Amino acid sequence: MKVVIAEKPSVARELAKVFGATMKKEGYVEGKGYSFTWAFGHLIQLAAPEAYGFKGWRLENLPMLPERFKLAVKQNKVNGVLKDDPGVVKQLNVIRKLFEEASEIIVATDAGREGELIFRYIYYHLKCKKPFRRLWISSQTDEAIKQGFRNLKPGSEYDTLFYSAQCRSESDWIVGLNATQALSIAAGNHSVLSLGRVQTPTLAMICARYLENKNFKAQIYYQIAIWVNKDGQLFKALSVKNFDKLDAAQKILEAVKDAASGFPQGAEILNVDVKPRKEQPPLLHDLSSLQQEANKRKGFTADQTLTLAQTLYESKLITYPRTGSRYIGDDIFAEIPALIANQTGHPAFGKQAVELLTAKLNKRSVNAKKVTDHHALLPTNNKPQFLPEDQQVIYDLISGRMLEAFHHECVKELTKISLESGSMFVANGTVIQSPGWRAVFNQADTEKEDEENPTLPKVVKGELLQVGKKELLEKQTKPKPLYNEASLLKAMETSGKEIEDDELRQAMKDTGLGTPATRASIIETLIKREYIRRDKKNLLPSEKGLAVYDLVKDKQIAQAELTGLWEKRLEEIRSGASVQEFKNEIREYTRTITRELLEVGGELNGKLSPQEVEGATVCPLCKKGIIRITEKAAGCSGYASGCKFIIWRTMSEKKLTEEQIMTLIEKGKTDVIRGFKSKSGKIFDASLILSEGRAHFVFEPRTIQTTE
DNA sequence: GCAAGGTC
Repeated sequence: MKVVIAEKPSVARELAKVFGATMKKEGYVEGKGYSFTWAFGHLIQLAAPEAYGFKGWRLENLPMLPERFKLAVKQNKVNGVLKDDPGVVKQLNVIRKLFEEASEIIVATDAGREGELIFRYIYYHLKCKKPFRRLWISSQTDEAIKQGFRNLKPGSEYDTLFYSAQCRSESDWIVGLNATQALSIAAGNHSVLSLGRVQTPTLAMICARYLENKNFKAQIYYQIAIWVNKDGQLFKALSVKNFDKLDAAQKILEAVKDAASGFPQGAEILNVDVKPRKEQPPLLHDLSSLQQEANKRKGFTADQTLTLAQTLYESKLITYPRTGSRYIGDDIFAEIPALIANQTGHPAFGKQAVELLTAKLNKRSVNAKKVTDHHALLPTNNKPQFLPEDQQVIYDLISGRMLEAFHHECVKELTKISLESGSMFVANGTVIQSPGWRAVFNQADTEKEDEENPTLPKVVKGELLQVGKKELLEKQTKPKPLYNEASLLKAMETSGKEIEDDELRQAMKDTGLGTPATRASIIETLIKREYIRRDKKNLLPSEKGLAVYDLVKDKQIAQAELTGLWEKRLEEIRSGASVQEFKNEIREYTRTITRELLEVGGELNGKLSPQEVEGATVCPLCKKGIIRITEKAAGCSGYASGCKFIIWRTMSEKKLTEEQIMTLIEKGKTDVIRGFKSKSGKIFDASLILSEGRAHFVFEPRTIQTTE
């Protein structure tokens, strides 16, 4: 019997269907001499430092550089304790049994670096010796699957791909864990100060933008606006020049020949320029663009959108969500008319679907060469019945985008009127002549400048018109906006380089930060570490985040280019370059960064440890004299009374009343504080106790193990 | 108590 192993259940079931295998077993499908089983992503991962004897977070362990990495079953936290994930163990047992019975293994994990790693880690962890061949397909249509199985490759052809994957995995472990422990220990072990190839450059982008925004000095400039009257319709024109100086602007204002100054026809039309502009529809969604759109329109976080999309996928309403491609191949294109027909009953854009049924479809999103592991997001053939509101939002964004992507271009007419009234003025207007794809969501073009007139009256060159009103406008130059989740995701795709053009950005994805599947969790990690917080839609760094940024901003680990550099080397390894050389370099770099962080990390000690800031007042609970403490960087403060502490933890910088504090405590928005340093220099850990329905924190002395 | 990667 042959065993086919896929990366995830949906793919295994699809393959089984094509073969006509129908016997559903626990963890696999059987039939026609094949067993189709699956993983759930990475079931096996690199073992934690403890497996190599590195116990605790101790200076003398650093740098941790295992000679040979060990593999371990993926673990989960149950009540704060790490345990092998029971679901994973169960599936691994299924795979083990099938591998033992197999005459041959067919590797059908996703066609990419991580797909290869997922299989090999399982194969080596199980110490399996059976021969294997590789299925390599980029589309899951029946024809592509059949063709792929007729053309199975020897497993060894992908050895170098595995080496590059293994290097990626081990390098992230070595650099990330060592840097994290080094900085945390050096800073006094008050909290986890994590660093990593992806999260640290991401943090750096947020901090740099925040500082740039905060330190931005707005320049004031002036512009003159006039309102010109054409047969009773007023339109606005702006001075061609901006003025830094008020008096220069004032002179221009005075020179305007408006009616009040005694000019009945003080504006002369010098030129009228009318240009058509065609606007291509947007590409289909990949996960990142979906997350950006959902954030912009509905304020969903990247993580929420991913979870909702995963649910829709499990309900078989949309295709695989964690895709990085915004294209489909010709095989899928053939199914598009049926998918469009499926949307004709939609309350918002059903009419557009009807229209598209008879139209020639736009093929901008069709390009098989740009389909990687997975194609762009599409709705499936199944019609949703009653979806919860938030799922419906995501479903509509995906199906609406499909209608947009295959729609005609939007045709606009741009009009530019140049005129003279003492000096030169210009009026701009845009009229949509044929909305095309814009009819689907029928939303205003948000990019449009507010200076524009929606429509301009018809005027001709040489015409003389009246200036009804004139005004001096005071304007300010604006800083680059703070990052929100949408703009951050976009920036991560291109490592911070700002590229508006969708297709160009697509081309740069290989060197972006993180992957579609991981970006949401990277943002969540930064929030969990209290490096950043959400403030309405914006992402703001905390003092802790800024302090870490300040310490590492000039180091390689904070540069987005590090990923690009690794990717280049990993690609060379895939083509046969030396693995050892890269591994040696990574080890050397780890020694350097560990040493550097241990040297400078102490600077954070004072900044991040709790400090006594105020004298005595009265504890709201025990009525004893208390002192106020604050851990500024974490946005954490509280009250101390003898050995009892009540603390609240909030990222908010505003002052809270005692009543508000008690409400927070009752709602459970409190957290344990670690490593509080008293005036006498003793270090305490806090533990939570509940009494009379209220939370108290008892601080207990501890001995730290960080500085031996 | 750590990374980044994949997925339910």
